[in-house]
Amino acid sequence: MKRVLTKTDTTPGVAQAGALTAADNFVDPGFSAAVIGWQKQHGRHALPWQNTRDAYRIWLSEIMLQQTQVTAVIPYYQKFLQSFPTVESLAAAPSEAVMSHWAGLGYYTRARNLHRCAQRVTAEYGGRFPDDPDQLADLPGIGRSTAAAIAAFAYGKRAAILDGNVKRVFARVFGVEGFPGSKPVEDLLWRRAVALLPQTDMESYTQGLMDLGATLCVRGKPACDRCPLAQRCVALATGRTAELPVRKPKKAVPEKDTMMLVISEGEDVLLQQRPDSGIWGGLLSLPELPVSQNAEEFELAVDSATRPFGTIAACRKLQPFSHVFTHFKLHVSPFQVVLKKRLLQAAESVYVWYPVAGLADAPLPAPVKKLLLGVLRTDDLLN
DNA sequence: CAGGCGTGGCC
DNA sequence: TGGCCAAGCCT
Repeated sequence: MKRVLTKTDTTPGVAQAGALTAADNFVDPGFSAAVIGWQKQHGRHALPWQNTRDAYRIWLSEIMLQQTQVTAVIPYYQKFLQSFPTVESLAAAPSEAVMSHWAGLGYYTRARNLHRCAQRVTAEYGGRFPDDPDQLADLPGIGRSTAAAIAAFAYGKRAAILDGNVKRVFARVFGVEGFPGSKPVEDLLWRRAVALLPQTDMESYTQGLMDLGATLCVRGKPACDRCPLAQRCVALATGRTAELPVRKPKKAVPEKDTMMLVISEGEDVLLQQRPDSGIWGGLLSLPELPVSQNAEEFELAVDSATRPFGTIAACRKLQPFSHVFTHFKLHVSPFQVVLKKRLLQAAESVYVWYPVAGLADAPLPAPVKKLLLGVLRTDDLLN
């Protein structure tokens, strides 16, 4: 394979992110030729928005296809074109009509931007979409990648796209480590996308990149045996097609600590009604204390928390446990207190003395019920 | 610039 | 079955 050395990129952020690979400083002239040749023979040619140079239709499809799959777009696209056959008709339509045609497609900002964009194209460009990617990208709802796609498909302009499909293809072919959504890696991919552009056949090349990602270089099981880039694919050569592109890092789940008090007297345990909203809303649970910094603070806190309910006879630390919620992880340090004398409480209190024998059927959070049933046995409380 | 934005399909 | 993902853009 013949490769041409190009100007070295020395952007520090990229190097620090570890996104540079050995291939990053090379441009492969056979790359675009392989994509173009494959597209002409094996790519998609019959999608509803293909085989036209009508920038309006191409623009409409590109907006609908943002973060949305082809099969979901097709019926919307056809109905939309029937109702709004030209950019002028769309611009003149009431916004409710536009929104109702979009309903179900999701990301409704796209629909509002679509309408605004149609009005600007009508007013500022006489109803003809500009062919300059920068001018296109200045319009609402059109970013760098969509602008390039419109310019390439409608006008044959030489501009680079970088959507999810292209990111996946590039990440694999060039063995790009790092999450493609991160700034340094995305910057790297944009530079490669620009450097790889062919001098001609922009329509086939652009569509070819999309089709490769959509039909062969799919996330699950890429059809590398049919891929025109297989011979130059780093991921295939190193057996890393399953690892590339690197997945979006899951954001760390926040963790919280709390202390739960298991306060009992006789055959009853002290429970607390939780607020209707929030975690375990409306359930009964145990009284809680913030986790103490030291033993003194801890004793003071327990003492002041239990005093309203009676006199302490004995206490002990129980086995801590954790509970995972959707959006955070809760570490629970339970502490048991046995009272020898119970004081009265106001009737409207959120606290309730609950018979231990009835805990199995009590409206308690599962981990709390499990804790109580494991800790409180009636025979322990009678002595 | 990381997060928000909708929905349907996949395993 | 629910977490992940899909032709990004805007703030």
